[in-house]
Amino acid sequence: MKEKSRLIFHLDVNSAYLSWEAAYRLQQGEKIDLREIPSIVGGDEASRHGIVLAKSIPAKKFNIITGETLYSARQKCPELIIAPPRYWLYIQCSNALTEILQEYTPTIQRFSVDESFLDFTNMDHLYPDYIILAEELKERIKKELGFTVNIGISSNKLLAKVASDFKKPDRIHTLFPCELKKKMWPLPVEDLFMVGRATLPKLNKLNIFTIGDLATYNLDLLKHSLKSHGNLIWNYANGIDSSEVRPGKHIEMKGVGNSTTLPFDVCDKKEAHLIILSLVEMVATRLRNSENCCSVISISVKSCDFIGYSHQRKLYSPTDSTDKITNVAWELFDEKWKGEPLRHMGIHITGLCSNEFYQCGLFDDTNIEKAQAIDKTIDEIRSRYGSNSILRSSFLHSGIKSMSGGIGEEDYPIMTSLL
DNA sequence: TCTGGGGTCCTAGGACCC
DNA sequence: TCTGGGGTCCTAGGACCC
Repeated sequence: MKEKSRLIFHLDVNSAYLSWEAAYRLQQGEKIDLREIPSIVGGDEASRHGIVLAKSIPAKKFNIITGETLYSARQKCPELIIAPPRYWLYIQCSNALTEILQEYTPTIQRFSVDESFLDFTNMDHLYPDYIILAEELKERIKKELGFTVNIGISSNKLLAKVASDFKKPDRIHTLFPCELKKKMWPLPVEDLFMVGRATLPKLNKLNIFTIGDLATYNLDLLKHSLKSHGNLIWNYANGIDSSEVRPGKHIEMKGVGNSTTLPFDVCDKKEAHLIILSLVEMVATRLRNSENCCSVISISVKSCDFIGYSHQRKLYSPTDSTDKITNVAWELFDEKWKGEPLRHMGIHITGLCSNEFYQCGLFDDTNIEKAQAIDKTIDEIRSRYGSNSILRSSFLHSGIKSMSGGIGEEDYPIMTSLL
């Protein structure tokens, strides 16, 4: 049986955070469009979050790259305009975009806050010309929401994604298998999805410099040096990808984590425990919102000299209790920490499973039930009145936020998982 | 005034079991 | 009385993405 050819769009917001910031400022009456001058969205240096989160196209001309320090970005371009991030705005923009997309097809996969895959397979009766469809989408977004997007079109997700990364902004590109050799093979191999900074030097050592070099390389030799990752990127270089566009509700969550870079080095165990508690408050709330329990708890730290390590433990029975997770996290921390000053701390929970067995009271333990009732009540108060509406007394006068990670700075109802 | 935070997947080594 | 081997689970770390 012949495989039916699919029609996939990949839609990518151009310089998302910066575009959204620019559109918002124009709407607020500001005269300057950040997109037209060297500008970036960047974190707060005083609290040690000073990196570039997004850049304008003029800023890119100064070789400013996402992730570099603001200090270094300013050196490259002294007149650079730096805008602080407004995460609530970006989530609103992302949601507004998704609402428009949903009018066109139900098969949408939000790949990140600013990227989506859309499946238009077998919809030619509605949209006989996919270029006209893409034009309509692009123009509607520009007119109604005030920002531009790139749309990549192909018969699978990988090629659609590569296509959307071609010339920017405000463009539509196709990359069908028949166009591979002409449009994709001449590109540098690091432009391929899943070829990152560790893989690039390994490929270069094998004399692979373009995507075409990779596509035509001997697969067995490649697998020998790069294991299964070699297989993956070789397929990608040849345009092979059969993954489905999966709408959000069909994707199960694998883990939940929050971490934070602290405004000052932490050297005191009590303080460290309080930060762990504030992270667990966020992680555990998100866990309960997802109606899951976890069976693995992991802490991670990074010292002020940027050396980090992690420590994890599997539990005998899954839990969603803030108290229980906190106690295990404290134990894990105490087992590993040698007293070095810490700049970063994080909590991750994995081994998720449905909480339904706990909810129906299979385990008739009054302590567990009581703890669950408390967690549930606190969750409800916070979702109604904001995350700071109720907090543990240990945080009073501590100078440490009662919940950290996630959306963070502003005080507004907790956002459940983005996707 | 240095260097974020949210994820997923894979691998390697050791423990343990048969 | 001289070093099996297959399998699973657990942990730590690293790769990649946005």
